[in-house]
Amino acid sequence: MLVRFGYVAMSVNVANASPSKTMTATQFAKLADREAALRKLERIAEENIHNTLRLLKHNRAHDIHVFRFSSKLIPLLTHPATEGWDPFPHLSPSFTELGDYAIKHAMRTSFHPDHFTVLTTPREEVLRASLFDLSQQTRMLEAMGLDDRSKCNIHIGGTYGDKVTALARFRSRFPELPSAVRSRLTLENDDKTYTALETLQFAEELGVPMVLDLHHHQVNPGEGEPPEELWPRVQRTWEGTSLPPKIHVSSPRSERDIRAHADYVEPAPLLHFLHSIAGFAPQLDIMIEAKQKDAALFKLVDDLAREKGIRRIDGATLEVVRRI
DNA sequence: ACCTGTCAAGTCTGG
DNA sequence: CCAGACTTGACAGGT
Repeated sequence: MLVRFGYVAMSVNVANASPSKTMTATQFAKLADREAALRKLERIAEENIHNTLRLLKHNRAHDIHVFRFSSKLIPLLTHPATEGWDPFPHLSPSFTELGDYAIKHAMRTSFHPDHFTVLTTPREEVLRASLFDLSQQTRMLEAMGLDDRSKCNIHIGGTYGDKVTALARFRSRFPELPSAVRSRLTLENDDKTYTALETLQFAEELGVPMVLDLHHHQVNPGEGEPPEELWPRVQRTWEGTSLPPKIHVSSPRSERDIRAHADYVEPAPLLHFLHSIAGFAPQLDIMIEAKQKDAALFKLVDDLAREKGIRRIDGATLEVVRRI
């Protein structure tokens, strides 16, 4: 089984390369000249996109083929204060350059909208904002020229005291989504509300791929089945996408603070999981969610490469040798 | 140069 | 009905 590793949005190794620079809404409102303020937002966005390209070049130099874009590439993009603003014409060349690079080097990229994107919400205005958020993230991927193998990964959302009704709302909204949004959606189990099994069942029902988060499953295990037991079904949700299945890994920051992400990733639980599923999956992509970002990636790959049954292919790719 | 409180957004809990 | 926690990188305003 070939395993590729990726990380989220920013690097601790590349200096001054934030892809999430912003302007607060308060500052935006203070500027008397709205047009000038919007031009300033566009300049910040351009810088964020440029820094993201620098990160992709860093990734290429280190064999990293999996990457999640910052969801804050364009500051205040979906804020009410900027209503009517369309930054895309201005940003089009930058987005194209970024997307071209990702395509040329066969990088798997994605977005992960913030937890304010909730398709289970009973509130009309929250739903509207969520749909707008998804459409804008989709639009960014389109501006980069990336096809629907670049996904927008979200959680199912809240329960509002009634999971069945909440899921019913999501279910009824799903067919109404623009197909460009729908075809990029993936669902991830969360750390409090929807367990891996519940997310899997719902993903199967909707026919969308599921991203299995091992850390979330550890802190929100539901019936408590080991992740490898769910794996054959999770993997099946990726059939027909021409993408390897993707999982998220991270480790608890501490015993007291079990949900928060630690600086680095403990190799042992992941190693166990990888050996358990190596017979099922020819390929797997792993998104590392750790405070130390790409430094955590390099450390984890190094740690795993020392283990029995693991062979290093390059700086960010391992082969898990199937044990017979 | 460095420090600290604050920041657009939602949901849940508890008062 | 409202306040606070959750979580997070970066701003804003200060020294």
